[in-house]
Amino acid sequence: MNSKQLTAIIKEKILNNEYEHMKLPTEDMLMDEYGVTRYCVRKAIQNLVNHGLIYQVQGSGMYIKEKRDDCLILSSTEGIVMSFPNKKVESKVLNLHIQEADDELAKEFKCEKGTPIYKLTRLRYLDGEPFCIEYSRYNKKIIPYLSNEIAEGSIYEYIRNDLGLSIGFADKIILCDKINHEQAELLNLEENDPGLFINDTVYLSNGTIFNASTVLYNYKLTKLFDVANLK
Amino acid sequence: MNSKQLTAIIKEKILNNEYEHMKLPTEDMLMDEYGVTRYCVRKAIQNLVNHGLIYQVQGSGMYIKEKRDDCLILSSTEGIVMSFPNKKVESKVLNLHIQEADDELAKEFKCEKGTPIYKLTRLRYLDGEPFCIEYSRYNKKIIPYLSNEIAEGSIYEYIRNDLGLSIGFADKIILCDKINHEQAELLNLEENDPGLFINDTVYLSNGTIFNASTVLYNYKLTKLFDVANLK
DNA sequence: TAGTGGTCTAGACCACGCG
DNA sequence: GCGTGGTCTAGACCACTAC
Repeated sequence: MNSKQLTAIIKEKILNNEYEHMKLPTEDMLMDEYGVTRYCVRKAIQNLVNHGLIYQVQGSGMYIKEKRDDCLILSSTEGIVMSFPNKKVESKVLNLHIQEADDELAKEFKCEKGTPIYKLTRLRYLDGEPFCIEYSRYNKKIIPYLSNEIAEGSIYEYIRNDLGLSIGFADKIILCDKINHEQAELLNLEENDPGLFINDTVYLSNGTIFNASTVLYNYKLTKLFDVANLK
Repeated sequence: MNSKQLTAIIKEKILNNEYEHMKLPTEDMLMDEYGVTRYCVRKAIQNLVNHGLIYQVQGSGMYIKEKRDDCLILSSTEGIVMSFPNKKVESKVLNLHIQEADDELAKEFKCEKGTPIYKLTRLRYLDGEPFCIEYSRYNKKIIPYLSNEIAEGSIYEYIRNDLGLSIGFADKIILCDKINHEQAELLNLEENDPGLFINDTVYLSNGTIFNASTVLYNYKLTKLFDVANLK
């Protein structure tokens, strides 16, 4: 039993309401139950805190938070598919082509000018409703092959499972702006309506940037969730 | 030397460009330099990663990220004042009164109906420009006294330093919507322009909710920054 | 292969809440 | 005062990068 497995086990128990009084067992009890040291327990707990599932109070215990099943979780693993496990996610490819990196793309990917870059635009649906437009760029030196077929599904699963790459972290910039006519049409909104934009720069575990994207979310359907540590 | 102090020292050195090649010393070197164990070093490093200042690559080292001095940092300590150290922050109190908690407020604060709640509206300026409108609520059972004078300054410093309370964490919900006529006037924008809204629920370290707020940011002036861990 | 960060063990003491 | 989470030490081994 390692901390990753333990995280998954406790998370499952929380989601199935298997703990009473919205409270987790004490660290000592978890150590006994799973035969691991305190380091391991606390590591698992830390993951759950970062995912916004629980909070800790020194001297008192660990408490389960109320579920937020209407939000995209910003700072943890979950993509759209994981954040809304009960909803159907579909993706329609609007455009997919390869382009050599100009100055701007080279800077964005910290790569050499001329490096081939996949440019992909997708319209993504949640339970049949247009949810977001994704303008995405992939470094072809790292992601050697992309197709319409792959892009209709989960690209990240393809990268992890089929290409065997390990994804590390993403820098995210969130902002708000007016949307244009074309975007409004795609999202069933009006021109100059608000749009929620997230710019991601995504790194592999080895520190290289493989993906950059701008995602425009339908403001009527989207809430983001995050936990700030203020200690 | 504890991990908190170490965090501050390394952070200062990063901001002053005292490390070469955008790279931190190895963990072993930091252990030697500051006479602490690896736990302590890694704890400090973890804080810096969470603040979005550095990233780690196993087998390679710890790298300093490019500065983002135009963003509000979502998931760490910084308020407006800390995020923009070079800019002047001013606050104008638009309204301050006490109200007994109705069902909605009681639910929001997980307190009893009838509990006195401070309701505060502030317009906040950044270098003289109207930056956000803050609609804030404080549980008077926990924050017994608020005044216009206090609200013109930093309320959180007052709570920490003068009331001696320890702030724990905040749940944040981010969304985007059209702003109304009154809000547009205050922010020098147009009615139905986009607005970036953040709803905060803020907890003390002991787990009680002392503050809830809705902040409307000027979409032309505001970007948020966050780091997502995808491992 | 050497060096670096990632995980884990075993144990100690501290700070805070709660009764 | 007891039980709980928070910090820290000391040491081992593993996984990955870089050469």
